[in-house]
Formats: sequence, structure tokens, C-alpha cells
Amino acid sequence: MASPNHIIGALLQEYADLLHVSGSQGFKARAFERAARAISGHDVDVATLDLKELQQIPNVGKSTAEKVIEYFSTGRMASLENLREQVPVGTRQLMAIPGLGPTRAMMLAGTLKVTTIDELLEAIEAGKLDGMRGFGPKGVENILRGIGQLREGGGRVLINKAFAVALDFLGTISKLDGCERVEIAGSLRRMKDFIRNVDLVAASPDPAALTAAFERLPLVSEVLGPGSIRAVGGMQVDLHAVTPSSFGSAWQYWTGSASHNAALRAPDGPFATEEEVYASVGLPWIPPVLREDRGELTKPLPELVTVDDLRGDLHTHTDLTDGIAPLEKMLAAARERGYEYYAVTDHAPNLVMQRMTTEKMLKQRAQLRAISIDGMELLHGTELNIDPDGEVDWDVEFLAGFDICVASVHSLFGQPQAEMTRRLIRACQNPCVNIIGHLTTRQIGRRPRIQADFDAVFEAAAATGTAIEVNSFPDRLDLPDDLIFRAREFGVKFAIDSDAHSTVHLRNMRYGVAIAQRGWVEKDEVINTWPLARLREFVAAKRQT
DNA sequence: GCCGTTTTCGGCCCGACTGTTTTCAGTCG
Repeated sequence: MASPNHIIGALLQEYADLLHVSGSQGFKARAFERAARAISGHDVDVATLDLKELQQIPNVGKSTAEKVIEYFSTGRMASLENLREQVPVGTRQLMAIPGLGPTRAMMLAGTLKVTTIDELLEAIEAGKLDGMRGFGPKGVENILRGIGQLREGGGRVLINKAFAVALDFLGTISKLDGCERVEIAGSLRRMKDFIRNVDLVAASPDPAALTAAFERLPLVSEVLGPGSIRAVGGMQVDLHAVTPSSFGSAWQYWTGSASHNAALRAPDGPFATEEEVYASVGLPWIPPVLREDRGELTKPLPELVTVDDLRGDLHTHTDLTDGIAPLEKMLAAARERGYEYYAVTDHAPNLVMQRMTTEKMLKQRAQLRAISIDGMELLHGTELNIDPDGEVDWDVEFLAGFDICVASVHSLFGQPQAEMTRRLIRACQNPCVNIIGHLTTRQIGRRPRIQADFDAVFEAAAATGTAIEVNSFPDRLDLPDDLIFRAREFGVKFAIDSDAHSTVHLRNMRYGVAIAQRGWVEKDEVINTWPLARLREFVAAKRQT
């Protein structure tokens, strides 16, 4: 089950979306949006808080607090249910189309009675949008592109969501009669960034009985086939139950990938362990993240970077810009993770909506310098904005005052490839830019990668001593693993960062590590596994050029 | 709805990009 904070956060976000769609009071909708974010990112279980304690959370007032209390005491949120009845079902899904906002989603529902993506496609096909205000030829083209982007996702979910579902089932299945062992398999075990279904493998003396019990679980909303169900919440979960003596064969087979298995050509066994499967063809056990037929059967295996190798986080935010937790809370949470160093990198002034100023930045620096935390060095940094020409917010003299600088693209994602490539290379050439943040700017299932000659960017990054970020946010995971794999060939260094906007985001680091592992990254290639002295040398060396 | 004070009302993340409503609204970061 998702955490109470995420459940409440999702309900409040839905409420905010519906308020937007129904066109009533934009500020009210924005307030609930902020409350949703505050609760999702809060580090105390809101189910344990009373009305007064809830209102202590920034951006949570009386109205929100009462809705939370109501939900935990009755299981319902009446105001949300009322609003759901007033807004045509599906209108909210239309808003999920990139480029289609609340105003035009409501226009479609109001004038054309279109409330689903399929109906929208039909309406476009039938020319019903021709001549409608706000839906010119380019607009329709954009909507179709947006739908294509969503459809490409094809019902897949982000890795953190898939994990939440998988863990629910693991906990429940392990308690069923006769279940000796149950494990995650499939693309989720290989830590792919976008997951279609959850595969589980279980060992039992009576596999058929275990499968039948699985299909009857309360978590199941629909049985799709033998051992295959749709879970409450919509995700497909497949249980492959076998006898203990063939558990290894099954686990290996259902972990895949298909191309890995095809290349492996292991005998059917049965084998009780995966190690025996690999030994049967003269190979050592291969970590699931590498099972993609990218050379893991023939080349020496890498010593993959692990979460424990990370000594610090080099890209994080506070409530000075768009984070939701104050500096002290972020630092305390970082210390709890055992980091030896930690960089605070709030947005710089050119991302205007963040209302950053040079004065505010210097004040934060003074504040940070005055804090001393036993065993954790504090670094003052910033996340610069790479403008369309590749320039950043401040001149080199001012930038030199930071301990470390991340620089990222936040606008004009559609720049032509040649310009985008030049832009990114220019950013690498800045002597004070140490890390390029979320290089492709993709949002998984929503926004494609930018167009750039990434080989040229990697070459520039390696030559200039600029690390490329592996952003750990589940909807970014940027660099994607295929580009990580590629970047390594150019000798690029990486920074695995959380890009945390709240204390709970610090935990996302495991996803960034996983995507790096999928790209075969070893510890020494990751600058935040280095001791601080070596990291400082890396920064200093670039500034001397 | 939330917040903060020039405190119980009035403001709220600001501007660029895009398409097309040819002067601006919708959407996004």
C-alpha cells in the first residue's frame, strides 16, 4: 500500500485538478496543490497527526486538515466526491495530455461532450474540432503528439509505484499457506525505469494451490488468466509459482530479459538457485540490472556502484526556492543518511518564477557557513539555468564563490539539435559548471528527451572535467541507462543526485543508483563516492583552466 | 484556501513560448 501521505497527497491533487477544471477560483486550486505537495513530502505519517498538528505543516490550513481527519476517520473525502460528480468523468485524464490544460479540457467536455482520450481522437478524426476556438491545426497537432507520448507509455508505471505494488503483494503472498519463498522478478527486478507489469516468482510444494490463493486475495480486482491478475489500482501482477527444486530456474527465467535469456541458452534444469543456472553454462551469477544482452555474457562484469558507496548528495533544494523543507530539516535528514558531505543547490535567479536573488543566495551561504554538523561537511552550491545560448545566471567571478555548481536546461526543450548541442557544450565549457543536471530533461511517459548530439556533449563533458548527473527522481531517471552506457565510453564522470525537494526525496537515491548500475557504472566513475578532498580537487582543477 | 502583516483582508511564483482568439489566452517550468 502506498504510504498515507502519498494517498492524501494524491487525493488533494485530484481535488485541486478538479477545481482547476471546474474553473472555480484558481487560487483555491493552487492552495490545495501546495497542500498536496506539502503532505506528500512530509516526513511524519499524517495518519498519526491531529487537527492542530496537521495545521503545523506549512501550506496546510484548517480546511485541508479537516479533510485529512475526515479521510482517516470515515475513509472518504466528501468535498472531493461532490466535485467528482460535478466534473464529467475523464476530463481529468484529458488534462494529463501534455499541452492540454484545464481550460481546453473543460471546453472539450462542455461543447463536444468529449471526456476520454478515445473520444477526443474520434472527434479529431471526424473534424469536430475544426473552427473551435483554441483548437487550430497546430494545436490539434500538439494534442495528437501529446496523446502519442502518453500512449507510448502504454499503461506502464514509474518504478517507485511498481515497487509499492510489488511490496504489497510480497508481504501478503509470503503469509499464504505453503509459500516457502516469494521474490520480485521481471523488469522490476532488473530496475527498468518504466514498468508494464509486476512479475513475482514463488516456491511452494503445491504451486497450483498457492496460485489459486493468490487469485483470491483482496488486493485483486480482476483475474486475467492463470496466475495473472489486475490489482486494485490497475496494475497487472503475474505470479509464477513453482516447486522449490525449480525455483532458481523460474526466477532466472522470469527475470529476463528475453534477449538475455535467448543469448544465455541455459538448460531447463530444474535448478533450485540462480547460481546453478549460470554455473550450468560456465558463468558466474549475473546481477539482474545487467541482464540486457549488452555484453554481460562475454565481458568481465563491472563492480557496480552501490547506494552505500555514496558519500554525499550534490543536488538538493530547500524552501528558499521550490523545495518544501527548510534548510535545517534537509540537513538533519541528510545527516541521518550518513553522508560525509552535502550540497545545498537552490535555483539561481534566471529561473524567474523561483524569485531567487543574489542577496538571498549570499544570505543562505552565510547561514550555511554558520552551521556545523558533526561528521558532515556542508557545501554551498546552486542549480544554474542554462539559457538558450548556453550561458548561466552569474559571471565566473561570482560563481567562484560556490563550492559546487549544477547547471540544467529548464526551457526551450524544442530547440533544433545543432543549437541544443552547442548550448550544452557551452555549459560544459564554463569553468564553474561542475555537473550538468538532468541532461535530457525527459519526464518518463510525459515528455521526450531533447534532441542533441549526445556523443558530442559527452566528449565535451569528459574533456572539460564536467560530470553528468544521474538524477534519481523516479519520473526523470536522467541520464537514461542507454545514454549512461554510451557516456562511459567517452570517460564521462557521473554525479548520482537526489534533486530532493523534500526530506523524503533523499531516499530516491536508490533509483538513481539502479539506473547507473544498468549503465554498468562503477564506484570510481561517480564523483560523489569520492572523499571530499578529491571532489574539491575536481572542482578546483576545472576552475584553473 | 493559506498566509502574513503595512495583521483578520488582500495578495497569491513571473515570464517566455506558442498558436492564432491579429492583440492575447493557455500552458508550462
